[in-house]
Amino acid sequence: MSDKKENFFENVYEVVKLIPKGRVTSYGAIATYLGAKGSARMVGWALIASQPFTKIPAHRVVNRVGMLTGKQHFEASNAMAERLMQEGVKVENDQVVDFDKLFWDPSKELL
DNA sequence: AAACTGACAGGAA
DNA sequence: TTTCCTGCCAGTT
Repeated sequence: MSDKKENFFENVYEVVKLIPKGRVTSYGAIATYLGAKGSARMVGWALIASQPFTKIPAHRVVNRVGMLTGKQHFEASNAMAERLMQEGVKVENDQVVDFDKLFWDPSKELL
């Protein structure tokens, strides 16, 4: 990370921070929104770096299937699911229920 | 400096 | 329809 090029990361943080409570989104959606379609992995990487920055609700970001794949990188493995449930998002077996219903597309919702 | 890995996603078999 | 394989970009070893 260092400096420069953080632009992409900052963009990710900004979008993630804009995610409405009780709502979730996918890495690809953010990546695409940032114009980095296909680089969903980078979004995940950015979120890891966002861990220290608790200001970012990374728990609202899951993969395409709505699975909490990154819970392992959280403070606690269950912190992610716990927070989501706390916000009203039903999570079962590390998987978001009604993901398509809670899905928040920045390209459409945010616009 | 090169190669592998990684919180994913999408196309091909 | 399900499963496998490749692609993206950066960081780590």
